[in-house]
Amino acid sequence: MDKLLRMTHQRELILDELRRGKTHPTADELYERIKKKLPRVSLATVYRNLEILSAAGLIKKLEISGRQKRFDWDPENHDHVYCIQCQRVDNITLAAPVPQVEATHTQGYRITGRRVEFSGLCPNCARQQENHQSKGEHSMSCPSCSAGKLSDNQRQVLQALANSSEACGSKELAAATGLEAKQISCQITALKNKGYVDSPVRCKYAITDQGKQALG
Amino acid sequence: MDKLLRMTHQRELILDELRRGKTHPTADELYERIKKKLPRVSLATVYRNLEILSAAGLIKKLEISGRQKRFDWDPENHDHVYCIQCQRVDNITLAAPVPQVEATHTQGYRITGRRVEFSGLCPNCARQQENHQSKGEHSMSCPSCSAGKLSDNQRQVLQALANSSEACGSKELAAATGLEAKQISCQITALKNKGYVDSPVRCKYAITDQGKQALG
DNA sequence: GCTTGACATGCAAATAATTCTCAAATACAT
DNA sequence: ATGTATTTGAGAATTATTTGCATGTCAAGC
Repeated sequence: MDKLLRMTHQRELILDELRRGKTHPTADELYERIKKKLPRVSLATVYRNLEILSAAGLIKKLEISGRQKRFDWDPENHDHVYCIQCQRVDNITLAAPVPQVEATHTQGYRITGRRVEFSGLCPNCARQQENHQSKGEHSMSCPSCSAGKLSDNQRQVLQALANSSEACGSKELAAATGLEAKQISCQITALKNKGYVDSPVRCKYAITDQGKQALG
Repeated sequence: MDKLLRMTHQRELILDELRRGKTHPTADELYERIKKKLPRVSLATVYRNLEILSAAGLIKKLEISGRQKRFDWDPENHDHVYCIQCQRVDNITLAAPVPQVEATHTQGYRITGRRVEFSGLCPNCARQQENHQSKGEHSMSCPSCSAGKLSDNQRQVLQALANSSEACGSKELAAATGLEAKQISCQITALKNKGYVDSPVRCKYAITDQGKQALG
């Protein structure tokens, strides 16, 4: 019934690139790599072919933990670990096979598949986290700690604080920025979370060194 | 450190609705249910609160099989089955616990979590599939078989086939529809997949009864 | 009793990942 | 070589989820 799989240039490249890498890349990581050899490929083609190849059993699609799908050059059944920080995926071997489900508890399901995943910190991320804690660093370079950029309103408030030599209350800030009073406290909260503002005295706010840097 | 969780009306409703149901609903299923009691809630609020409640350990977020997240009223650690057809999720009990990973094969990961999922057909879908095969039905009511609606071009081609008393080749179809010859084969393929067209003789196509119905 | 700060909410718009549509290009069997 | 079927590229569309912002609520402090 089924015809032989037609081997197009792009299909071949995708399969080849996946097998060569021996990692568990996402569709777009693979797309970036393929593009170097074949600049006109479309991301859709990569998705389509990964789908087709995994339907044909030549590779395996990994649907791990609600994030991006990843693809495995090895279609044999085996289990995986993934890093909760950087999402990297690796193979893992169990000491013994996973037991069958108890027949009385399958709820009438006709079971056809099984997946076991472990999660944790990969060596790199584990090391990084240790350094982090011991030095008490919270730098911009840590993706999980710096929430990133300022909104327009936040920038305005932060600028106003930078201009003032001492800590301000929210009324002064409202006057200085022209924003509504209610608005101010939201922005302050956000800025505090980012570490750009602190409150030396109750109800008074000041810009931090980090905040000054962020204003650039 | 951590403050007590503030119990707002909507938060309470969400938790309550989840616990009452004893199913494993998605955020938007829950949203639909909540809306009946509190018509002005926002979907974002439901998402936000599910996130907060699961961070607080009162419920559990399930990230199964690359699809929509589902939420579990029971935060205790237990495993799940899901239906590959209707995506329904149920609890499942293993005959014995999953073995630890072999220390030499953790690849240096510091493992903190484990997830076991089974997949298969739920009782409803299994029954449906049996009927389906034995009666040879491929009706519109089966979500996995009917890909749905016609594009404009497909409708045109299908109409042309309906007008002809016998099977046509693609040149005739091109002439009848005014579409380019190259276009025809694409449309035919799509129509065949949907079961609206078949090919009694190589390179000749005819409309099926289903196809006639689809034209309406 | 009024103000403030922390936290929540509704709404709209943004984002991320993936899938679909259609015309044009390719591959393959003949 | 030719005709048909399959595949591609480009971009639009979809789906699931998250974010920004204005506004609202509530308890604690003056």
